[in-house]
Amino acid sequence: MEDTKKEPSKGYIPSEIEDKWYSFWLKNNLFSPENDSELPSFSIVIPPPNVTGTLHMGHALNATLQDTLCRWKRMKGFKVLWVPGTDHAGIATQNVVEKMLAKENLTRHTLGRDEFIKRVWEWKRSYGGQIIHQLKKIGASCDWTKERFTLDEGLSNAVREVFVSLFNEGLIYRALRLINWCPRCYTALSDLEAEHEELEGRLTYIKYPLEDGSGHIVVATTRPETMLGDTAVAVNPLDVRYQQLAGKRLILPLTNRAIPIVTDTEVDQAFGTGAVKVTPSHDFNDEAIAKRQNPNLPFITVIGLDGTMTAEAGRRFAGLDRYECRKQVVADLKEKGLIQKEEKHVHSVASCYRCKTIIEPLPTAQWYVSVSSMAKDAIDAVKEGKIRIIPDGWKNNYYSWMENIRDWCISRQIWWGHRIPVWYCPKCTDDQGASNSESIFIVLSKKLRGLNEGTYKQLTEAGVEHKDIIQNVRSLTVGISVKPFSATLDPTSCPHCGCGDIIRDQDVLDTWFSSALWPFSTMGWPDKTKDLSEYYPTSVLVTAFDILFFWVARMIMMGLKFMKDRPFNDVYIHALIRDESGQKMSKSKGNVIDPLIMIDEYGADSFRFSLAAFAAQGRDIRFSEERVEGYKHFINKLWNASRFINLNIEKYGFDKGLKIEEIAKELLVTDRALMRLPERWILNRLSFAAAEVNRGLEEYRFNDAANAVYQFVWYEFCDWYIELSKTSFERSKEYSEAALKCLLYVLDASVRLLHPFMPFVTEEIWNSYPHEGKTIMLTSYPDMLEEDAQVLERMDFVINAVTGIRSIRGEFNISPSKKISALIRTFSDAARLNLLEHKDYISALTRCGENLEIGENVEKSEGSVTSVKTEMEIYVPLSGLFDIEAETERLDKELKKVDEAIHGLNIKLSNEDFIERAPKAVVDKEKLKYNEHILKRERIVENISKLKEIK
RNA sequence: GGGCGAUUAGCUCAGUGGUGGAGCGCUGCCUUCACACGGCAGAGGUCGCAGGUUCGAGCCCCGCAUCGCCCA
Repeated sequence: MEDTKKEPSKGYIPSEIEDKWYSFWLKNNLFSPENDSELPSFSIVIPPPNVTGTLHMGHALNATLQDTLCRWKRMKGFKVLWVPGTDHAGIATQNVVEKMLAKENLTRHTLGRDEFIKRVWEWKRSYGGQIIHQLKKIGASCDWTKERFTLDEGLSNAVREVFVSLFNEGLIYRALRLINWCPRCYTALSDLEAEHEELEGRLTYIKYPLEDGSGHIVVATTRPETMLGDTAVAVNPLDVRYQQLAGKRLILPLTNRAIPIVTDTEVDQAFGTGAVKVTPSHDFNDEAIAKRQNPNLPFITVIGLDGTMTAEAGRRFAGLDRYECRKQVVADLKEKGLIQKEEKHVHSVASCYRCKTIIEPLPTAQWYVSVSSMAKDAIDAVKEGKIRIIPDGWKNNYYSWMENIRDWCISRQIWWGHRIPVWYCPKCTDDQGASNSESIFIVLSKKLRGLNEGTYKQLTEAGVEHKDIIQNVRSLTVGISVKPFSATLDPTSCPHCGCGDIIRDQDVLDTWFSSALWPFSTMGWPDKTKDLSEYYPTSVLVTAFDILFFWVARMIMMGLKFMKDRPFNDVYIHALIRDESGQKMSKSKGNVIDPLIMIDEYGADSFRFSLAAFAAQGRDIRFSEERVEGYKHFINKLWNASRFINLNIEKYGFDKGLKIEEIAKELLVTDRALMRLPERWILNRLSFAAAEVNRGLEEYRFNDAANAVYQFVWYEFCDWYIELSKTSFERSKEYSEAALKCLLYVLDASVRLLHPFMPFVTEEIWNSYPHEGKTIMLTSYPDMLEEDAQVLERMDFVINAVTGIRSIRGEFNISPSKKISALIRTFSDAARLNLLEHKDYISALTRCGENLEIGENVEKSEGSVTSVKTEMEIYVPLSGLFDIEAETERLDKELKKVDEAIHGLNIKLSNEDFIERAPKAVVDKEKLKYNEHILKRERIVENISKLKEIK
């Protein structure tokens, strides 16, 4: 705090204050909760960004909202824990490191598994987690002492515990079925990781000749190359076109295999010709058809894991890339005259969410989590209101996904991640009595005893030792009949036969598996920690809707299952940030806005405030840099208001050592009698604003909260109160002191209100005047103090008088520096008394000087412009400038306005149904308005007729 | 194909049954002793279209159109 007493600069310069205060907060350990306190707890776990990631707009919004909540709750008297961290992003990280290795002409296979993992950790240490530093730039008040990583030892223990427990319960199982395979990442993906996109492709109609030579059937396909793996053609049993053909056989062109015509009720008669080719190995629908047939249709896999054609595709095609093969197949069929036609066709294509490569459905053995029972509990938790989803509209999305959820494929054929804690014993036999050693197939990373690959049996019989096999596995394929076993601690022998030659599964778990445990694994589970008892369930999860299924739903399932309690009370789902024209920001479109550049240019505070102000509940936010600039202007306004107040304390002030807390007490208690109407008014408005801000934050309506404080500070505090207060400075020492105390009091409350939104500049301003405590972070948050409707009504007279006179000035283009005189004729005692009492304010704000006359009998002089208000009329004599025509026109316009209002009210009030059925308060209000307008109208008419007399 | 959302000022968007708001932009006046990153005053709307419920609809209901998203 050394240099805070320095004269504040004339304009607000964010770069001069931000880093300074962040270091100060860190140094004083202000982000960690005091654990032994009795305070109620408030906790959030950050949605862990990828360790490979850098901060983008979505993270910035996400972190800003969480930080706003955390800072607000701290000031509200909660002990707040905000847990930060990153996830290991299996595929993404592995891709990054493999790319680096490629530059050294290395692959992970040449390095070997252990060495490769070492290299990834090295990469993580030097480049990973940049995003953590970037979060600090935006002011995130995370408890950095609690930072976690999904591959930490503790979190890995949690993953292991959960896996083994689900495995033992039979909820984790291994199965051979079609999965989404990415040939580039060389791994299986979950359903969610396959992104579907509508693309224009081509529908090719192929003739399949009947075996008996009686003709052919035409099938339509978007993937001609898969015909090599067809094992049937299916038709709908109700389709009259094909009824007599069912059961016959076809000769599959190019392969000359005979395949049956089968029936299946799911076949869409309207698609193509109504006859569909069935390729069980390469299409999910076809797999289902094949499995519905009795006996099941055979699976012929013609495309391999690398996306090239297998030997089963036939010698002509084997080794070709799947898309090359497509061309070749079509060319060959054309040559044989078997292509009936080709047409354009829009269809859905799935691609890898990491690398965009088109996915190949392939039959492989993978690990799955059976989710149906957990999903049911997760649905109930939301239905019963144990977990609130905000905004409410997302509930339906959540339900419909949960209700249609399929088992979750969790195994990935990569190395970076939590290795699946499952082992196989080659010495045991399966249920059929066959030796496992024949069902375990190993591709070696280097030649051993002259062999590149082989079954375990083949390798051992050739003399390869078990430990050499284990050390040189490139890939492991274990038959589905081999029984796996799992354990929390690495086993050294087979629990069934006791032999030590066991082989561990090579796969790792889906990163989202560990993310699903985040709310409790970060707090030390499976140990029973103090953090868990204090902070679980967490208070709220703040996230974007794009990971509602990936992450939120899975956390709910895992939390309920293993903690026996929901992971969070509320889920607040914020919008996605798009660019100004509504496009998703992406590197390839070049429309990415870097949050760090925004911070450099406008300051973290302006940027944060903008994000909060943008965060209306909805689907997306169009980011506008202009608005950020606008909010920087707002901070500049606040900055200058504080400068003004400090300068005047210097000039007119009371004891400069007086702390804000003492000032508050004096103002609100001792000096109350010295407060005039504007002081009472601004305290009322402050109170109202504080209530609005609190309500906004309470309901996650960040934009309402930001807006309420913006409106108050600029339009009420700066535009009205500060201007009004200036007249008090010269009045008397007591009154000027009361006004100055009020200014400082409201400034202090304003910066405290603003602190959760703009932590840096508020800390800086707060430190510009004496106070107790060392940081604004530990002050209390303002809330509703007092409400006095009378004060607001009285102030309305003053405001109406001032704006009335100013309007005349404005409309007649009278320079603000030019002194004018004004007369106000009042039509009620309240108006007269209030205006007379505050004549000094009115005169100062309208620059009338001594030439302001107020009373019920003031006479309008000729050549005066008139403004007719409720309970008063304002006359401004404009000797030289007065234009009778213009004035008549002006009043006619006023008359028209009033007439329109009266007309509308008249219709309403003459409607008997309205009088009878509308609430009494509404009817009374309308009647009152009607009467006021009638009175106003009379006076306008009177003024117009006077003008006519002059003419 | 199923579901969800959007359509409000020139632009970007709030809006909770009781005569429609904000920011930016626009027009006029003003370097006024915190701030020109400012002040004061103004202009600008058939709330996508069509029907219904209601005393009363931007808001609730039905349909349509356009755009977007999610799921299959």
